[in-house]
Amino acid sequence: MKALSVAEQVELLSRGAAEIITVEDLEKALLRAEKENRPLRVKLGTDPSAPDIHLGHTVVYRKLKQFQDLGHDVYFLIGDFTGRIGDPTGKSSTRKALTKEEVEANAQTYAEQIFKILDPEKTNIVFNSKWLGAMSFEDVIRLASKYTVARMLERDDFSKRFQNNKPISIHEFFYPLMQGYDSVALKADVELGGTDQKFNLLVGRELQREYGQTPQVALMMPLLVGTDGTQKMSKSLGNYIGINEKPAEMYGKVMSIPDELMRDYYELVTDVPMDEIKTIFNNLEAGKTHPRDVKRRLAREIVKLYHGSSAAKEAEEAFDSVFRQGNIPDDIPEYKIPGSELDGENSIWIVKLLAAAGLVSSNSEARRMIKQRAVKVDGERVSADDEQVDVSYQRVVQVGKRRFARVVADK
RNA sequence: GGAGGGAUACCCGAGUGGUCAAAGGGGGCAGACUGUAAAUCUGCUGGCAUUUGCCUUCGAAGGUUCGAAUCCUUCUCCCUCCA
Repeated sequence: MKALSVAEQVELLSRGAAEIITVEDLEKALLRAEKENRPLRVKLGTDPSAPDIHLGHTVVYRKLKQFQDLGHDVYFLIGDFTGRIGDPTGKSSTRKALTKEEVEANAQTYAEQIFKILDPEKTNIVFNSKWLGAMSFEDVIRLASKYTVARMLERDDFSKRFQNNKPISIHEFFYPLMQGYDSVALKADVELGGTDQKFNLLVGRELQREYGQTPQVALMMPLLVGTDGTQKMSKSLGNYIGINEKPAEMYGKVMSIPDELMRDYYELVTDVPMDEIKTIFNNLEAGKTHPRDVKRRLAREIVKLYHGSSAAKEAEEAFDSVFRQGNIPDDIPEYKIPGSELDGENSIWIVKLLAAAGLVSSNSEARRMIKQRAVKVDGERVSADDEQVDVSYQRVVQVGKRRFARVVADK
């Protein structure tokens, strides 16, 4: 992996990047590293709350990995101190302080997940409480003196709120300062972040200059749009694809993204080389390939990264079987109906059955689903909500395309 | 410290005495179509009830009324302006 020229490194590192401040600085840093035979110190800061990593996070982790592969030092910073103070986004809810044990536990969980992408040997996990917690009030004032209110108000979020007379807590000004100081403490040469981190990354540059260091390169990656096709991927919006998800689930979710997102996904969360990606999409635009096949490949590539290629292949076969051919999946939950639920000797009312098997959340929903012609028993559509189902033998019940259960009387 | 505005279903948001289980949008789910859990179109979206019935819901608790999301009282929380 050695022996890549600076120009080649820059090209590689630029893949998918939304903005690099500045490319010249990056070149200089790489040259310096090469000349002094000293790897770059690359920093990524993260929130200490319980991690559940999804593809959105991986965009920037994968960029870190590229730096590692090029031989640079990676610092994965867990903002345990920052996280203890409060909420930086101006939302009203104050974050509860995490205990030391919780931080430890979260760090552990982080490690397990990020090492699916990063090389554990080459990753330094650091906590900012180490230096921020050691600062005296005097140190804090000194730090604060290095930045002005006017410059703080350059941040979009702050200036908007200021203009609209919305509250800005004093402590919120400290978030960028703390994060920036992290760069000083780590002597970072490069800091990665999402585009939403731009302001903070720039403050880092400023502070490093103030503390007599060479300002870090700020490398910003785009925020990955979630499966809904409009908002950034996040767990709370439910539009995410988790890296711990089962292959079939992961494959299906990728297949559900709008076509327009495919290119970003290829570029940001797969290892498919850039020139190949270009070919794929040239062919797509020229009508030479089918969009579905482009998406299938994408789904395979992503599943492969986290579960291996045989799992990816299986996931694809299962997907085709269920959604293209309308077959029943192999592994579907089984529900044994207790005798007390049965209406007759061996039969149960369809509405009750759907609810009992957990395929719907209420009897009313069961009725609705039947009315909408969404319910099938052994592949046969249920047309009325007063049917009795014979469950003396095993039946396959289906609601919609994705909800299945095997049911049988428990005797 | 003073003045005012607001809290409606998963979210946003209309509704100011009955026709309100509550407009509209978003989201979600389903159906059709298809190229896939894309796109598009259509429908559904509190619960119970094996068919037009009942129950619960409009920040909380009381009250007025034949009848309240709508009026009154108290309480809780949020926001804005002035100082």
